[in-house]
Formats: sequence, structure tokens, C-alpha cells
Amino acid sequence: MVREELQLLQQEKGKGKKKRGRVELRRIDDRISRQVRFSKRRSGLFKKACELSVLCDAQVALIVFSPAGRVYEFASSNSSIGEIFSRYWDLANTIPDLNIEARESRVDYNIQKEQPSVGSLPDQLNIIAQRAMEVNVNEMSMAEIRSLEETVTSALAAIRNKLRMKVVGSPQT
Amino acid sequence: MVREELQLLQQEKGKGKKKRGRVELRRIDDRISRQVRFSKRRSGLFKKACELSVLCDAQVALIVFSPAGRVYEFASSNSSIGEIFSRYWDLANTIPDLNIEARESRVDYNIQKEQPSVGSLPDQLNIIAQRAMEVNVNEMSMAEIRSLEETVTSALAAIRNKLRMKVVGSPQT
DNA sequence: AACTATTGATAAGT
DNA sequence: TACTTATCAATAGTT
Repeated sequence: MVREELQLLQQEKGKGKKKRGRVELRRIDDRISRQVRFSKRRSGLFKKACELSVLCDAQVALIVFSPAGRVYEFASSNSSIGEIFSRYWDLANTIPDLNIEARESRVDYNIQKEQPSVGSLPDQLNIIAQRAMEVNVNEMSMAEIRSLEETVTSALAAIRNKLRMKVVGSPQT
Repeated sequence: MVREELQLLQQEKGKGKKKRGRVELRRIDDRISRQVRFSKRRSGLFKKACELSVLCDAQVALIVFSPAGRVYEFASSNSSIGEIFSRYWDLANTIPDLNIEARESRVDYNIQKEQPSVGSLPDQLNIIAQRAMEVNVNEMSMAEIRSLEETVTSALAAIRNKLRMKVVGSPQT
């Protein structure tokens, strides 16, 4: 093989050179070294991500936080990270297997248990939903909106489930 | 140089071999070929992402949608995609200019977001949505449930629209 | 899916 | 931080 010949070739030439062993897959201890490798590997990773998206027409979103707290991002053209994440999130809320982290990262808004009941449940929901459509975007943080979306998605799933149960459970309507 | 010597070496050996040119960075036309390369490169990309996170102690989130619509994901251990995205998103909403790559100074991530006040719209919607999930099937008629489903669907659409509006384009790396 | 020739990435050195 | 080069890893084309 050519590789073997190359190695022989290099053994002849580089007698005393230091062997560069393969990299162990564990955290690099030396801080400087870790930072240097981060720079190099980060750019490599982003390049690969870009190549994948272009060559294979895939939608790619990549977020990297350095240990120092700096952020680096990539999103395939025609999309933003937010869009891709939304797509992912919708899926995660649809497919049980992907559902785990949705539950974990969910903010608990249910501490307040008492709420003045005004009218029937559908009425309340209607009113709130109306207002949800009117509220200014900037009044809510991302986390709040996401959490809200999640809760409403769950509610919708629950409602549809009830719908199914009614349809399946009752003789004929 | 060794490389040149290797090339000479190979010129001697592999006279009639087909030259494998460097890959052009553009969409692969052939569907089969594109799929094969997607598989290969995807696994490579995820491996690199994993290595970066482990070796350099970085927080990495990666989402890939294949052209066929399948999703692949990676998040560095101790984090979920949702968590990393939230961190990213909070940052994006904190810093007006999301040209993150260009920023030189370290960002303070410890900014506390305001918590929604009790009785705010998100709170209310959450509570209502919660109750929607709890309500007994038999307490509502089909029509009511259908109406409820419709309302909640609208609300969800509105919420997602706001989510989209919050989304900004991400600069390439 | 498995196999190599080749290109590409990168660890260490400067 | 950037460049160089030895070495290792990824992968394009082939079977």
C-alpha cells in the first residue's frame, strides 16, 4: 500500500521526530492547549456543517459556546437558527421519543393555583387566545413564549386526545 | 516535501487510476449520491461536534434535517438542545446586534430575565391550558371540545407567529 | 456495506 | 495569532 510505503519513507527521513499519537477523547487539561484546539476544531466543525448543508441540501443549525462563554452559530442558508429550532421543537412535541427534554426544560408556571374563574373554560380560553394574538412581541421573553407554546401544545394534544376518546368511545355520533 | 515525494511515488505506481478531484462546494445533483454523502458527512459532523464538546469542554447543540425530513440531533452532555438554544436565544435577545462572531468582548450571561408577573397573559394562558388538560371528557359536548380545539389551535398559531417574528437571521461563520 | 486513494483536518512546532 | 508540516482522520469513488 501507498500508506505503508509513505510510512517507511518517513521513517527514513524523520528519524528523531516526536511521534504525534492519536488524540484521546477526553477533556484537554491544559487550558492554553484547550483554547487553541477549540479555535481550530471549531472552525473545522463549522466548515463541515456548512459543507453538509450545501452539498447535501440539508437544514443545519449549530450553536457552540466556548468555555469562556462566547457563542458561535451557524444556520444553513434560507433558515435561521430560530426557524430550525422551531421545526425541531415541533417535532419534539409530536414524537414521544424526542419529548424528554421538552419536559425537563419546561418552566413551571403552575405555582399559582388560584385563578378567578370567569365563565366557562372555552370562554376563558377564547378570551385569552384573543389576547395572545394581540400582545406585543416584545412583551415576552423567548423563554416565556417557548414555554407558552409548549403548554398550549400540550393542551391541544390533550384536547385532541379527548376528542379521540369521545369519538372512539361513544357508539356513533 | 513528503507530500511531493508521495505524489511522485504514486505517479509511478498508479498510472491509469482515475483522478479524484477535490469536491466542489455546491449541491450534489445526483439524488443517490447526495444521500450517500449525507450519511457519511452527517456522521462525520456529529462525531466532530461530540469531540469538540468533550475535548474542549464546550457546549454544543446541533440539529440536522435531511432533505427527506428526518431529524438528527446532538447536544453536549449535561445540556439539552432546548437549554442551549435558550441560552443562545436569551443572548440574541439581549444583544441588539447578533453579529456574534464579530463581538470581541465576553458577554455577561448572568443577566436575570424578569419573571412574568402573576396574572400576566402567559400565566393566564398557562393556567387555562392546564385546566383544559384536566377537564373531564364527559363534561363537554363534542361541539364544545371541537370549538376548544379550534381556539387553542389559533392561539398556538399566534404564539408561533410571534416566535417567528422574534427570529432574526443568523450570520454565517 | 466494505475498501483504498486522496483530500482534508489538525497537533505540534516555529 | 498566524504559518508550516508531519500525521491522522474523513471521505469520494469504486466494488
